[in-house]
Amino acid sequence: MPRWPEDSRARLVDSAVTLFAEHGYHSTTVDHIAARAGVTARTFFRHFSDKEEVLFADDDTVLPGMLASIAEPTGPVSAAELMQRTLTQLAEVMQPQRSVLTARQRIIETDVALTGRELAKQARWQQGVATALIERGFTADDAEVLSAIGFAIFVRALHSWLADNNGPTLADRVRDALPRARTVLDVVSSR
Amino acid sequence: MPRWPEDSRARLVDSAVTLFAEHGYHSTTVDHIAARAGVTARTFFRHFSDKEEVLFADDDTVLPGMLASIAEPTGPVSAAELMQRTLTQLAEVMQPQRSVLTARQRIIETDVALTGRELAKQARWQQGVATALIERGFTADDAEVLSAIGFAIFVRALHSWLADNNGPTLADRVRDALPRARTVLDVVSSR
DNA sequence: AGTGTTGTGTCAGATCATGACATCATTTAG
DNA sequence: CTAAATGATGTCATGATCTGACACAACACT
Repeated sequence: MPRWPEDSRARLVDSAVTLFAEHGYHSTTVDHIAARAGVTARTFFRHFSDKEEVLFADDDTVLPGMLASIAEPTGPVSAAELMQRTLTQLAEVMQPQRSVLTARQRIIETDVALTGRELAKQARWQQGVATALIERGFTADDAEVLSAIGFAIFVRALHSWLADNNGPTLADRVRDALPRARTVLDVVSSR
Repeated sequence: MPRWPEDSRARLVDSAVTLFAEHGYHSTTVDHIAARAGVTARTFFRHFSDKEEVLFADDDTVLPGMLASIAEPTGPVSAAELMQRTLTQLAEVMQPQRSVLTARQRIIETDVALTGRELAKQARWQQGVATALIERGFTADDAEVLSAIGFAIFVRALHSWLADNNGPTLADRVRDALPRARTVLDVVSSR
């Protein structure tokens, strides 16, 4: 019999997302979130470094999978194939979370600081992937350019998937995105 | 004879950058900045919506120039040429600011929130450029992909320029970046 | 001279965030 | 089987960020 109800952290995340969606990010105070989760504000800040972080708590669990999907394959394989692999893996992790991701995205878009934190997170992923590619022997330049382009393209696919309920799956969109990027550059560079 | 010393805003920016560089972003309070500029904290918040904004005050003056450099050219011109034009224009605006930009970048890198705000700003630019391209008749898809790739590449060039004092100019790096991006995609897609 | 506008000061207050210390069920050591 | 260590929480105090309301003095226009 634990002294306190368990999973305070999970209840805090849940309360936060609900209240943000219901009353907006600014109007929701940390006290509100904590009260709804049955704890004090001090406890909120023990679990999350700040009010924003409650929306990004699970982000760091994603990167290891991406890095693994780059490190795993044995034998010679192109950087583009590895990039494709990583992004597809990311797409498959995100796919089942669609409804949560949509709600989260709606909240994030209401606030510049949240948008920024989201982008900063993507930048860390991008850097991590580039480093993993470099460790597989590709040049820093190729790795970084490819990672930058890959994520730029992925984010576009993600947003179109979140906006369009009925089109192709995220994984499908991502699969097509990288080859299409090359096509676009081909076309635009041709005169 | 004005009632107060003029240019409070400029003095606030100057004080802020100096103090951030000297004592770090977190350790510097708005009161410190205001005191050094000879005003009160309340005045600081009249000029800047929050403590971060003092580092990004001039950002919105840049976009109009970029949009103009896309809208200006008459006659048929490829999207890639327009992208090249815009980024080169941006590079030329930034080039004389090198020392300020370096100091600013050093500060931004010390704080996730600042990094995020910087990225959010870039995202706004990217969206603005994409819109301008669309208005010139290119498809939304091509415009957005090209803008995304263009800025991803530009940021890489910018960072390498800031890190390397003695190499090529920013404009030169930018000029080479887009064609090189295509080369990288060619190489990585070829096997 | 009168009126409006502008930039600032002062003050009160809400919210965010952190440090220090206390509490108490669970776990572990002796 | 007791006693100490542990861990998640609460309470309190405090500093920092940000906003609203009101006041005031100089300037600008008529």
